[in-house]
Amino acid sequence: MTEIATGGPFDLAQTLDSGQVFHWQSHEVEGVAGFVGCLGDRPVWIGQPAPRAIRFLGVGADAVAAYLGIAEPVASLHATFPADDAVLAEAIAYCPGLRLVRQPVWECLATFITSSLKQVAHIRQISLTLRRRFGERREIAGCEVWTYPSPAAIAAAGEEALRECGLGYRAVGLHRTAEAIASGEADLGELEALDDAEARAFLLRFHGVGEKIANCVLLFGCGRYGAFPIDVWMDRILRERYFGPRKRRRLKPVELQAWAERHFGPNAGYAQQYLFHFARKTF
DNA sequence: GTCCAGGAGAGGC
DNA sequence: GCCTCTCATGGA
Repeated sequence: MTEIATGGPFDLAQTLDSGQVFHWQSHEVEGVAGFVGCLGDRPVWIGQPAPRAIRFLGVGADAVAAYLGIAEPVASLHATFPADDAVLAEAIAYCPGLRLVRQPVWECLATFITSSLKQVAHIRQISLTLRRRFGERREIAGCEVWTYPSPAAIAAAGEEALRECGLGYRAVGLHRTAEAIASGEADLGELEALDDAEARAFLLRFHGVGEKIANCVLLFGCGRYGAFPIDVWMDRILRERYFGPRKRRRLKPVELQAWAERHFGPNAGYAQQYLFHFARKTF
């Protein structure tokens, strides 16, 4: 059992349940509320015994801090947000301890391919089913957890088996993407060397990956804070809170995307997460 | 039973 | 290029 200080507002429960990541399961250890899951292939328990402290089992402090973005200079990120934005200020005040999680790229890409037109609760269910059927079993704090299946495991499973996991039409995209990566035709390791636009184009080549999912992977898997995914919730809060009734109806999706990236600036994606969580919990 | 969900791709124009 | 339709599934 190790404990580290967060150095700023941090809310573990909000962070792990804000639609970025879909496999953490609530589990108390020694009276401390927390979650079990995997960091890559390592089983982990993470708990929050106090507002500014994180306690964990199964992995090193560096890995936990990197995953949870604990060392992130949140104040300087906020300093890049538009100063006169009352909506964003309201969203941040609603969940000041929310952070962006830095996920393994493949896991993030695969999970968001399965997220298309699905509610968060069902994405969680799909993730768990895929892990239990095709991932590797681990144990931590008396709980069973499963790693996210590798590209090779998903490719070998076949499209039909994926459909049986409740994926529906999403099975095609997940299977084809897994095959492309498992075969070496595509290498996610190349992402790091690319600039944002090139990285987005790289991700868009995969079947089942459009603008929104590519932006989710850039933001949650690659730490590209300028990426701004717009789903139905973001579309709703942006149109309703930032535009009048006439403009709101006329604005095309590409125009809204461009406006958001410009308005929220270089860390637009971080602002996006506060707004998304706020919209989903209060609308 | 109806509506909706962290959308994307194909086809028609 | 833009607009529309379709694609499965389960929770609310």
